[in-house]
Amino acid sequence: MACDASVLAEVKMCSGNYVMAVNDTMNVISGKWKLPIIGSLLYGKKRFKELERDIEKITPRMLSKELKDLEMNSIVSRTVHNTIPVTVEYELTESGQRFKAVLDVMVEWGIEHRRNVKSEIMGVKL
Amino acid sequence: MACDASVLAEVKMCSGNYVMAVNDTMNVISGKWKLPIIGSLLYGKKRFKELERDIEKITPRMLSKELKDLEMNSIVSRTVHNTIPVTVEYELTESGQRFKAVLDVMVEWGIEHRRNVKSEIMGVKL
DNA sequence: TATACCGGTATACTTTAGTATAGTAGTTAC
DNA sequence: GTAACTACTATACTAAAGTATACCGGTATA
Repeated sequence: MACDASVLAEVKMCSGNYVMAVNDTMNVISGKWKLPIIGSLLYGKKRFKELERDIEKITPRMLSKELKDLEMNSIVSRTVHNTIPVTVEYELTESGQRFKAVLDVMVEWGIEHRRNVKSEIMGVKL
Repeated sequence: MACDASVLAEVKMCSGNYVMAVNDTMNVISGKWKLPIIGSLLYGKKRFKELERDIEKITPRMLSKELKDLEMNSIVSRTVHNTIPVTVEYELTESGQRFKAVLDVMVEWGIEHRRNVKSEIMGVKL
């Protein structure tokens, strides 16, 4: 029987890999600013200052730090163009773009969940 | 045009809801222990001490705190049975169980990502 | 020469998250 | 009566995450 993470009964057998994969994913979204950065880059490549302007209230220190994390984890690529002055472009890698699938499911669940909780509070059976 | 979170072009229109839904989901998994707890409860209802034993190194303080958070967010339900002594059972709500879909996509992405990064490091084109 | 843009870094601080350790009230078994 | 189980809570602490503020070297513009 192959290790298929989508089958609950098999999780026990493959729990090491399952947990490892979830942790990998969690690392990508850990911290206050990673999702805003990824979200911003979903619209296309951006320069440092563009990101700084796009993402409200982020400080250059945090932007720099989070971009480094994302680059290390191969979510974002950094390209230096030797224009004068130098320009630096940040872009989602293929993995980074595929991450949108995770976001989509999170959104789906979030919307459903909110619907459920609301109807529960209002005592309504949908 | 309806607000469909899965279509990137529409995100701008509906970005408020999109962001809100992602935040809802993030709240569920924020913190070191929420996923271990949810993971443990995927196998069925558990009592406090069972969870404490299942989840390595968690302290009762954190377990209690995280369970309260999860209960407040309608991910987990708490039932007191008036046996002697009282037993308390924690169980995933419907929303909590549906959350497995999010975990599955996270696992899928995590595995794919790891494959990509590894082949990149080894200079292999799959 | 002064001002502003670029892509950041340095230092010091606050705030939040998590840990360690002990203790609670009630019940049961020896 | 004493030890052990249940489901927790309280207090005090440490560690991690994030913020505020200022600054860097380089270039271009007025």
